[in-house]
Amino acid sequence: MRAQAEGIDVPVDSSISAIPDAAARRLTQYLHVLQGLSGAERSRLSSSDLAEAAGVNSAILRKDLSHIGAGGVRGVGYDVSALAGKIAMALGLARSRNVALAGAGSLGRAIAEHPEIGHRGFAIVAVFDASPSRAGDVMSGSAGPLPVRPISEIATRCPGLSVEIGVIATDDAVAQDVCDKFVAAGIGLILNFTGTTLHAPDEVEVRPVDLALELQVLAVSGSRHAAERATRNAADETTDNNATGAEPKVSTKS
Amino acid sequence: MRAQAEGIDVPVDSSISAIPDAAARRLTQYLHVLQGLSGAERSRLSSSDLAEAAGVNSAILRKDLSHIGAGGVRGVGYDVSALAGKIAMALGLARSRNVALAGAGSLGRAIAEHPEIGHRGFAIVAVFDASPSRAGDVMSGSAGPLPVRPISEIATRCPGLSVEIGVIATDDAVAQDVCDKFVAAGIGLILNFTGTTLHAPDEVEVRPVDLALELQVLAVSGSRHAAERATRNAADETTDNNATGAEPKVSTKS
DNA sequence: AGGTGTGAACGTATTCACAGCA
DNA sequence: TGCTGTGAATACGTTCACACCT
Repeated sequence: MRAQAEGIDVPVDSSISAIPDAAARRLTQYLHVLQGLSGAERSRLSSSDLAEAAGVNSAILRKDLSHIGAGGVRGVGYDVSALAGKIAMALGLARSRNVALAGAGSLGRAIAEHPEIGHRGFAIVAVFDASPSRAGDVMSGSAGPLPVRPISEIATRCPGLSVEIGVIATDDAVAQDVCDKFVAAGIGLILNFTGTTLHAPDEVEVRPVDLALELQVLAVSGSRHAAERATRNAADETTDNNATGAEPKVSTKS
Repeated sequence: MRAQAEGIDVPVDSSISAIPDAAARRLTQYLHVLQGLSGAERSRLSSSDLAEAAGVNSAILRKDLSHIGAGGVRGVGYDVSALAGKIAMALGLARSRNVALAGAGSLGRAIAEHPEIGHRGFAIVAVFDASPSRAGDVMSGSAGPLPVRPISEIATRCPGLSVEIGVIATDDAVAQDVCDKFVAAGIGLILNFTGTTLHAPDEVEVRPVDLALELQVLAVSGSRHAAERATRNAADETTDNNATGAEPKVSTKS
């Protein structure tokens, strides 16, 4: 099963399909920033303002907004609430989506209690766990308390709950098993927080989010910076005692 | 790929920075897959095998491995343990890095208890939290029990612990404050799990990992697939529209 | 003026195809 | 023979610059 060997473009005429992936990622961020601003008095803002707030280049922001019908007014800018609505519409986030969560450990609990998830159009409607000791526990999700069920009940409960997204936050060992059960239950979108590389049919989209991997990537980026200044052993102290962040780049050595 | 703010950085003479960013991300994944395989009997494997396991194209895998001195044997493949060592070496993951964690809530606890983090060269050596009620709690990290300290102690404790990476898993409201304190303490690598866009000096690398955002991106990608079969959304495909108070659906939640 | 929208230039990442070696 | 390593070709994403609207 070749994961992404399908190079031929599939003609999907939906307006959503026009958004180039990377832009969609930023659009969700713009939306989040806009929602934070909608309470403020600013009812309009320019692309540069929004770009500043989101931490991106203003040019790419306008390009991103152009993919959706951004309705910006030339010489003025964008209306905050209207733009937020447009983005949410274009991204298909206008309606709420039901989510099933697998894994009632600390990670699963963190996801269920995550303050943003419930406010961005997602509702966790079921929690499953492989451990019998956890079955029967009640987790406090954003949409109310949720009983923890054994994962064997994924097949029976998910279809009735109109679950669209499955989140896997279990131990690595059972991740593939849970994935298979989600797929069997008709779930087409899976968010995988485990370190396991999941295998699923082509029509199922699996998105990995490995927390440890993010740490590693960060560490690698740091090594790159460290390598710039000195090719020596980078295993040393960082014990500078500059109270303020003056911290000049150490370019001496050698 | 600076986080935010363009800046006039004249970065790197690129004498060493051979690894092209995106490749580094995949290399960490290859490393993880290899570590999972090193227990198995397979002592060698080909690029296509590894590509299959990691879910990527074999061509790009070989390209990635070529960036480091991947010592593969033509006609045979790669030696599992040797390759894992090479990747870890090239990525600078050979040594352990000390991590400070801010946020002792459910998300912080999930990170501290994450099984992979302790096994991939990271040691959480300090935990901070803004809430006084949590100060004094003890969290079970991968490197032993850890007392939760108030965030005001970041400045005093981090330097003595050789902390290289700061992880922010607090509430959004205090994220920037914690970030500032980490920066002041000389930490140059920050992993941000909050939804806040953090601002930090250029020499500090801030990597955002927003869990809710990952869910949204997944939902958007899913809309693309779902557009083929038309679930029940009935999204209009007319790209036109006037922005005259068209009823913004996004509500500013509580 | 002030700021959006967008074609064109640019840089980066991925894929292809094949040379070279065990 | 088979698989690695890598230059060339291609696709993609970002930045630039400016036309165009208010």
